[in-house]
Amino acid sequence: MEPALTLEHSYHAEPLLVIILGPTGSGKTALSLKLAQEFRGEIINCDSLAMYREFDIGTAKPSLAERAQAPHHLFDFVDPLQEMTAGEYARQARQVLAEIRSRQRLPIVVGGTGLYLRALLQGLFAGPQRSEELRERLRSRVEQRGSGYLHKLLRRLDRASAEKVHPNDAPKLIRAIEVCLASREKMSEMWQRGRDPLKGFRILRLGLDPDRGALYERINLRARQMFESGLIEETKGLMEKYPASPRPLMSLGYKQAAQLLRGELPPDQALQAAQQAHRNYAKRQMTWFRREPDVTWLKGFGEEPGIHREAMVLLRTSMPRIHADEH
RNA sequence: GCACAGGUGGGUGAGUGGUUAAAGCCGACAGACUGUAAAUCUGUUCCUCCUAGCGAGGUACGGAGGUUCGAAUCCUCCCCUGUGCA
Repeated sequence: MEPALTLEHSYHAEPLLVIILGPTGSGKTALSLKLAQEFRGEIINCDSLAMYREFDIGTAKPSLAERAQAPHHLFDFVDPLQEMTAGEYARQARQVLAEIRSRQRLPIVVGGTGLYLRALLQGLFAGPQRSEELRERLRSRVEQRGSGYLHKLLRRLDRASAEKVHPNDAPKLIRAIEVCLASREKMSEMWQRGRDPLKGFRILRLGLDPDRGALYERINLRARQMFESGLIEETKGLMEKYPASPRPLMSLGYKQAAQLLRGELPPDQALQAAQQAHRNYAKRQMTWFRREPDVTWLKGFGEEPGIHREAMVLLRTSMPRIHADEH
């Protein structure tokens, strides 16, 4: 209808940023590799556990062979004893995005950690970083005075925030209190000043949404394969190297493998517990991603050729300039 | 065959005459999430209807009868499961 406008629009179009999201086991890696190959893409991890070094089998990271197919970023860059945060991730990912843009390659963010993705795209509010001492003090108060204590405290500091957090949700109450005390300002007021969204990209969000039953089957199978092909040994090594049980050792699969190794669960029950945990996690991810704005949902697994075709069509129509370059 | 023990909602498991459609836990489903997020937390969970309420009706504790104003709970018979003895 208005070719001039379309041309103008595409000429000035900001570079495209592709996001691949979906629950664990939905085939994000497979789809990302396909798209990276087809569109000269570079993959950026957005999975909070795949960032940790030495946690390989249980996190279902792409293999070295897979990573050779396209540049991969933000895998294996966090030490197991280090604590990663959404804010730190967002900073680093934005840095990587800037580099990819300067190379004129297509950035593809892949991952299942909803909060990190939101931190990257929408940004976080300008709040203070965490304070371990304060958190420790608050946690000990909870033990003495009960769980309602934090909520009452927050109500005094910042009533609006207190109303948004359930009295039983200690971690979120602690963060809100921490923000109020450290900044000497109400968290709810800081929120009103907004976030710092990512700028300079047109964003295409592709969400993988396979059939629930099929997904659960796949998750069960994958968890079994992890247990049978090295997860237990990997966990054993990590437990010996890091006796303090850093956070990633408490995560899906590792936690149950550790229980098995400590003799707290028989092998079959440990496996079942791990499968259960993965399924529950997948469900929580779907709850999060359903709220993510502007997601184009693909009804299937990321390995399916039909899904590849759908995704490729969506990419081509979203990136006229790159398409022209590609001949 | 005899003797015990037991059969409860998707699972487990309380309940041993009356606010019990039946605790708790698990699962399932749905939701929340602004620096621990593979974390943490919330709600719903027999069926039907509506004026959507601590609303109305229906069905329900292996089966069939019975006792009782009233039964998952007591009695009788039958079926099934586990353990012990033959």
